Amino acid sequence: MRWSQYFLYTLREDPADADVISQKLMMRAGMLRKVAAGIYTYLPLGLRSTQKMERIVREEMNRAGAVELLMPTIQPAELWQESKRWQLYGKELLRIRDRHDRDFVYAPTAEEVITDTVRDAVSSYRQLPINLYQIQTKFRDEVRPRFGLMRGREFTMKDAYSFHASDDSLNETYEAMREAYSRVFHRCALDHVRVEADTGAIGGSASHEFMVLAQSGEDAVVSCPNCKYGANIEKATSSFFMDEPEPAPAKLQEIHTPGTQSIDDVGRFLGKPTSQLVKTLVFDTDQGCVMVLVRGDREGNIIKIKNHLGAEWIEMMPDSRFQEATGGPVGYCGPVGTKAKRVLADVSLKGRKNWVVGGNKRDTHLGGANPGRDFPEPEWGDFTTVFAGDPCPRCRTPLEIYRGIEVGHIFKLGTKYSEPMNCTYLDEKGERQPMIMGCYGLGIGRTVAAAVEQSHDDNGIIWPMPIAPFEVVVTQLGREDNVRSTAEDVYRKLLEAGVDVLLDDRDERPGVKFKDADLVGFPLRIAVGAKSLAGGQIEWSWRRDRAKQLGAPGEVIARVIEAVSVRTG
RNA sequence: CGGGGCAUAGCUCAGCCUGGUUAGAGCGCACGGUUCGGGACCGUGAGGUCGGUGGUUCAAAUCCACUUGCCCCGACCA
Repeated sequence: MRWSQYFLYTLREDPADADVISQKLMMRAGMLRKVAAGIYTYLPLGLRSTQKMERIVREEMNRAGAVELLMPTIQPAELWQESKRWQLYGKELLRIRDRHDRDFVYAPTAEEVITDTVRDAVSSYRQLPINLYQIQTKFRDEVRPRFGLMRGREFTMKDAYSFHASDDSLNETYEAMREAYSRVFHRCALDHVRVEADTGAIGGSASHEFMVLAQSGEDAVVSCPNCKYGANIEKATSSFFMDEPEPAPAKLQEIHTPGTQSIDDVGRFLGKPTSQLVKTLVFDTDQGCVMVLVRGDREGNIIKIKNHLGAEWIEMMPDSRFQEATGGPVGYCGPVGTKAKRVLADVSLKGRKNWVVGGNKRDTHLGGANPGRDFPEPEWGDFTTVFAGDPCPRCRTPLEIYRGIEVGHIFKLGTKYSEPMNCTYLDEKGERQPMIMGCYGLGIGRTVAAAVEQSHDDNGIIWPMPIAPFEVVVTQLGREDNVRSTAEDVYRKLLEAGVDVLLDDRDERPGVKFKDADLVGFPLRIAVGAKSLAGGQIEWSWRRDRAKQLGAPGEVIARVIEAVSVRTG
């Protein structure tokens, strides 16, 4: 491709509404254009990178035995009503209506349609297992889209769905997908980790996330530097527990604590570290008011609490309803005499005696409160978020916390969709069974953006070879006949060798061309100019270190072809 | 959904507080000239419903109300 005939225009300045590096650089490099909040045009250069990403994903999915198909983005409401997600999904689900007033959704994922497809076609265990995938545009009406391709509303995702007659079969496919994902990210040269994850709205029994480590990541990942333990912060546990000796049970007594609404206030007032106090969190859920007791210096984990309760929805109790729901004022609430429907307590409090808790009365706390004596024994469980330094649940090594971008997520769904949607088969005994399912998502655009987050410098993007829009740019410096004909010749020979090469034949000054080449981030650059050509040489360099090497055209061409083939794999 | 901010040339932004000639700059674009290995310089020029609607006023980019879009913080989130 010749730059002069291509559609590639760079921006000198950062766009005003870009907020992360990958978005700024991709917009400046002429890869991406914002059309509306969270909705982008992939310009030709951006399209090339995402298509390369897609090709890698296809190769690895096919290698792992998955079969590609393509499902519609617009899906009838009936299917979503069957799975109950029409009601459960909330506002992220974009609902649209056609001219006949029939309800549809712009699909954020495709469990319903694939299940519908498979239940029609498959009726015997002999036809299983099946693993189907697509690479398709999805839409999620995010409350607050941001970070460019990393959290768009419209996005491209590879989603795969597998169907099985046994857990063993599901596990086998799950492993194959896990392996395929690792290969994909490895091929893109992405520094990533695989961690245990919460299953969230998709549901199911087990799930893992693939995270690309990056400062700008939206998720926190807990990882053990010693054993291989890794988990999303929402899910991570530690073997943290109280091991200080506790005195004998004391008498329950009121303490006057005026103006101490926060746990820090109480600690300061009583002259005790917050770790010796008990923090009370109150949630409003579909099961009524729930109180959660945690150690004063720990943070509650709403996902763990929601999962323990089996709740459909949960949120912090609004101040307006607080008094009515708990029987006490905000800031002084506690388990003794509370009106909350259920009381949970974090394991970090297990075995502790003489709690300091809110008194459910203005300016009043209680000391010497003991579970089982002064208030009913709470439901015990792990309800707090892991902190850096907590001991690993497997090997007790202090845990570390990193930020990461979730680029893939795989789930063991079980029969969550096959049962309500009646996707069944006949087993060897002729008995009807629901199929056991798995699903496997991989964000295409997000992975490309993650690569940029992980690989750039002050001058622009540094593309990993496999997803670079072009592998090589040939920069023609000047219009002298020999410069032009040499650049042309180099360009043609690279093309013939199957190299993805862009010839910068624009009528621009050298500085402009170099700056653009750095910004766009072509992994390799060949510069053809009158200076070096006078000595019969041209120059080539890697974008990563920009160290210039000179050689005769034939030699440089050979070395570049070799470099491309090695790096592409 | 709560709180805050922004909307002026293709892009990045001044001007608004304190209303008053033909609304500005840099970059980009066009033309001419000098340049030509790391975003050159000089000159000339094109380019604007000042997001929209309504109001106040002799007069509105500027003040007021409403509205739309976008951004940030929070809540939320396969």
